[in-house]
Amino acid sequence: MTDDRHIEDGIWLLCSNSAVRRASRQLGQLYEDAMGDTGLKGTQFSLLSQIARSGEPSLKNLAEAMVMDLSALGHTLKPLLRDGLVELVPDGSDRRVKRVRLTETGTAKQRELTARWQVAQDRFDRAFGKEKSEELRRTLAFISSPDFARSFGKGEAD
Amino acid sequence: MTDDRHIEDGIWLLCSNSAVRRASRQLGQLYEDAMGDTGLKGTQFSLLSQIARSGEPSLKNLAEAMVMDLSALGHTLKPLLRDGLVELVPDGSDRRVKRVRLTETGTAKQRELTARWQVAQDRFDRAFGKEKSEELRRTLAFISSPDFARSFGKGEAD
DNA sequence: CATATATAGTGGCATATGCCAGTAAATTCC
DNA sequence: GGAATTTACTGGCATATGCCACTATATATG
Repeated sequence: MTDDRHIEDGIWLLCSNSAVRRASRQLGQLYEDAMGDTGLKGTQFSLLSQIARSGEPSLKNLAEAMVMDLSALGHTLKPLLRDGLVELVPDGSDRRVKRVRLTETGTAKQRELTARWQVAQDRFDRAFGKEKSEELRRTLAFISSPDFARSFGKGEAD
Repeated sequence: MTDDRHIEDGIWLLCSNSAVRRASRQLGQLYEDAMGDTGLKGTQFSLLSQIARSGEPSLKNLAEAMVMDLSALGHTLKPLLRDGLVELVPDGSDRRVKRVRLTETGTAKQRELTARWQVAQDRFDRAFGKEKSEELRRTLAFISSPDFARSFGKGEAD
């Protein structure tokens, strides 16, 4: 081995941003592995699921829900549109607005993925503890909320 | 407004992977804003900092520390190499190995960024609570550890 | 109503990440 | 010692994300 340096200490113990990104890389791997080859990535599953729950959300609303940049959402949907899992439909009253809808194929795929995803989530819950797992998700949801962004921003000019 | 749908409920309350990714997008934004225009992204700062702490790590070791794919690390370092913040030096004993080193410019930049980063981190600690903040980072570090990956994998074929 | 603004999306460019298929060097195994 | 295997990296391809500039609508304003 080149270098058996212990990796105990790192910027991730000081920087919450680094810590979260690092964990998201790890979970990305673990979930992907656990879900097996579904042909879709974690983010794509999240998107399909959120679309399913939201009932034809506008791109704007979906982006907000996902805490994602609107243009990033647009880019990310491209492969899903290309593969016919989702489609964009113009809003009835506001011609600027486009709504996202799962196609039949998309709905089926989402259901199939959900079954596999449950396997991964069960493993997470078992490895981390069901209670703690729920608490963690609530914590992360709080950090992702506009409220948190607001109080974070408060430290601005005082 | 097109659609004032409440965004209380979402896949992120069920899926830890989605929850972490969503939070990482939020924190990416908040830290970026708080740090102001440094010309570098959050990940780049993390990398420079970790390199600084590691003392000329091999790409492999750095990738492991960051819980990052080796090739991904290589790609991510490209802009930093291009801009002369880091350089690759061949290992003395193993010719397969390349070590990453901060250049003088890189060291200076890292120090400058650290000052700004502290501002962002302070805001996070204030908004989230210093204690909870530390605990969260430890939790995320645990989730990012090989130990966690192992116990996660245990749910495999039993 | 005409213009000034604000809002929703799109497209281009850049970085972030991962997988897979090589390449080269080190190690293991006859 | 030489072939088989493992290890460290590189490069190509694809998705993930974000910023900015631009277009089309919708809304507010005088």
